Amino acid sequence: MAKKVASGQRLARPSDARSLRKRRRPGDKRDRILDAAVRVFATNGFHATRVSDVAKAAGVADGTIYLYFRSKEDVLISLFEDRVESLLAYMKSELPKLQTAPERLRAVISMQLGLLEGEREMAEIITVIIRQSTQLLKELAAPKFIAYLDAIARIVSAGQAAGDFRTDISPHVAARAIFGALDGITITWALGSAERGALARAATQLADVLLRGLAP
Amino acid sequence: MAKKVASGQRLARPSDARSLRKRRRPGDKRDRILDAAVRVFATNGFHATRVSDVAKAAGVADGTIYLYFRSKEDVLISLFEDRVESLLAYMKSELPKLQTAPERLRAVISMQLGLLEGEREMAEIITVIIRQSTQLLKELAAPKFIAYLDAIARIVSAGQAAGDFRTDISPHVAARAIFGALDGITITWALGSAERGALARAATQLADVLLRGLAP
Amino acid sequence: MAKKVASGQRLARPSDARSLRKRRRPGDKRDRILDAAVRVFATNGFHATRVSDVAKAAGVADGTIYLYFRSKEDVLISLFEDRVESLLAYMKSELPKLQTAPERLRAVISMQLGLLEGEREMAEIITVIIRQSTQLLKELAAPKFIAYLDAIARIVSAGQAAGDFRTDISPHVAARAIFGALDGITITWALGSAERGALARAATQLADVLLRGLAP
Amino acid sequence: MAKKVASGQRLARPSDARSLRKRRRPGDKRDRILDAAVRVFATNGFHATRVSDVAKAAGVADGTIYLYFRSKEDVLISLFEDRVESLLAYMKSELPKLQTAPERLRAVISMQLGLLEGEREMAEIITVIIRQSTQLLKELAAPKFIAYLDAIARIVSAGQAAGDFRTDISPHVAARAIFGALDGITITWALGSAERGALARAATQLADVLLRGLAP
DNA sequence: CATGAATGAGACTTCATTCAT
DNA sequence: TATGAATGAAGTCTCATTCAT
Repeated sequence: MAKKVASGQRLARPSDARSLRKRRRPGDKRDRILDAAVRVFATNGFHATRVSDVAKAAGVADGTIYLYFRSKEDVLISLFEDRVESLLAYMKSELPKLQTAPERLRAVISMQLGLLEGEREMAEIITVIIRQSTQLLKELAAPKFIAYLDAIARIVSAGQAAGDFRTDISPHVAARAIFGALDGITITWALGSAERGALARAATQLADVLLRGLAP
Repeated sequence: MAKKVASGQRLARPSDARSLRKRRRPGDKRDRILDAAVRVFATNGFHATRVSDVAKAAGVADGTIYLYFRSKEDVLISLFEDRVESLLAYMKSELPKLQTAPERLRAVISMQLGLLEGEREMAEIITVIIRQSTQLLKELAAPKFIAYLDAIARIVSAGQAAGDFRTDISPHVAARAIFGALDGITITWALGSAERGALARAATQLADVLLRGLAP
Repeated sequence: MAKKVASGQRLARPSDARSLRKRRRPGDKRDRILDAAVRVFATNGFHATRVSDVAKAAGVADGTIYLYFRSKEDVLISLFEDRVESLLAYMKSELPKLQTAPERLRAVISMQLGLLEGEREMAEIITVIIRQSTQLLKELAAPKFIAYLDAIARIVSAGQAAGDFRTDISPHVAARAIFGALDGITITWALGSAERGALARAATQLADVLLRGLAP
Repeated sequence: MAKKVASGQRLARPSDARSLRKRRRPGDKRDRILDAAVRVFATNGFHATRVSDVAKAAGVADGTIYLYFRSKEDVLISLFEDRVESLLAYMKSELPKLQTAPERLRAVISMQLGLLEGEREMAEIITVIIRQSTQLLKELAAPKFIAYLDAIARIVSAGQAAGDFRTDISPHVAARAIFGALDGITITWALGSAERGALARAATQLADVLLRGLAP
């Protein structure tokens, strides 16, 4: 038996050094698996997806997945961490270039919807994950999510200090409402009813409503 | 998963015919099961919940559940239909009593958050369900959800016609944003970070922002 | 997922109260499984035996095994505990009826070989188990085994005190040698080369050698 | 289990042809692998040991093992054959130097226990292997084992012919009892309860008992 | 109607073995 | 020869569903 679970640290990637060389795709096999996972998880949902579905979509054998991830759930977690991480990184590098809080808020709105428009599947996954209830997921996903909300809350807070936003609104409530509004727009879109480009228009309208609503 | 009987129509509800009889609750077994299901689904998530968990929580035998529902998924669907149905019914009967669109919108906001505050568990389920992705669920849940959004959109639309709301915003976008904002506030609360009563304050603030944002 | 392992205590047996009633065998289903397990484990070895083999041999479905045992290993452990327990019980009730240590030693020899002759398969399992190396098994099996050896050692010790056995031999060494000698005879027999009745003759010869060897 | 190639003959040993070359040990890779295998098999048991564990312990790549052995089981078999072979060879060369059967029997006893004391791990493996039950192993291991027992039986038989041993005991039964007694002492020791040097004392005592028991 | 023991399909995961480098 | 990433067969175990009582 000896289920020697090498628990603790993330799995090492076999041969980090020989990167892109062979067939099919430029990316590493780990990335191929993650890319495939986004697709199938989004299409069928996490629970309805079998590991073998991910493997097939990635063009690898079932067992290969376990060379890069500890479990099916670990694939989902990695997905979440990778993507939200990059969203946060993007915010950290781009937002400071803008001067005022309203400008930044508009940017966040476009960004979140833009991310989703580009990766509708990832969008579904991100918003679903934080509602999935295994304790493990909650523990891992929640902090990232909170970090994202806090980043928005800080923009609101800064705007209030600069006199750009009314001060009778809690920055945290505002942040959640903003995130939720974006998410609400996304989800209906993800459910299938919206045509291409609709998100961009929605983003503008939403920004208009929120900024006017937040004006002092 | 085992033995998915591809049967067809909804089951008749044995409870319809001989209402309240036993002890415990006014409703009959079917209701006991649904009540139990809300609790355990919300606590553990749909997939992590076993039929036997629901049975135990409802105080019935595993097999009994199959006298009232065709499958575990059917329990979830019934739950969703019953509750959203009653929410829609409530909207249909109460909103007309209010005169203006802004008033009605405030009412919807309080109602949605109020529903959630009263039934946090049901709240989690409703928002999670529409993101659970078996095709069956999507097909069944989406229409109800859309109906709810449409009800909100009609309020916005009426408000625009009455000159209470700006007209450069799509009622549908507005509806989705409103729903999402509410949901966004709810979910953080559901994730555990907010104290009791916070939802009420958040509702007021949110209504302020949205109404001012939507003002002509 | 929710692998709710009800760890800790032994599993309850479904409906202890309705014992023997229906088809196939008098014994309980748990016993049917244990009986089948002895056979297939002995024939194929523990690791080479699939749970489904045990199930098939017991005439139950695979899943049924998990209603009575926590795992495949738990079946083996239960087997071991049940049988050695009964051997120890037998010793405790029968040996006191004999007067002298030599008589008792002869009885033990006949008993151990008799048990094996009657249950060749169980014999293989008992002797194999204490050499299998999962920590769990060692921890569970060793104490029972030691208890058995100690029972033999006490006979030797008593014999020395009564002047029936030489005193320059450690009772514990003697016990182990006696057990081993019996086991050695058994194993060759189990390997297939001995005809029926050979064990009885071997028992007599062995007793002769050992008793003379141990004489003062 | 995967991919059991039903191939036929033993592999040639690459090491035969170009003996010691690299660092670490006098023997070549094949021997390094066998040495490593003794250690890990004894520590974790055969089934709980992964080929990669053996590889890691031997300091070679997983695939390398298959250059020297046809399968994991073949490693075990080779181990067994090598070691028992050398034990038999030792008996064949050393025993004839002794004059009487009793002397030889004492030598065998010391030898078997001595072998074990020197290589406790190998001891565990030898005694466990003959009880592991894949048919293949039984077929391969049993003959060697029988050969060893026969060698002991011949000593007894010769002793009977020379008038050193009583003749009412079957030499084969005696051989098995002797082997088993030794094994019984070893196993308790292997289970961890005895201190160093205990085996030597046990050997003397055992020899005393057996020789007196076998005396005419 | 109710029960709950039994069923068995199917999921996740492991790991012996292969083979391109 | 040596490597070790990749493979995929197969096993253990879970749990939705059934059905005899």
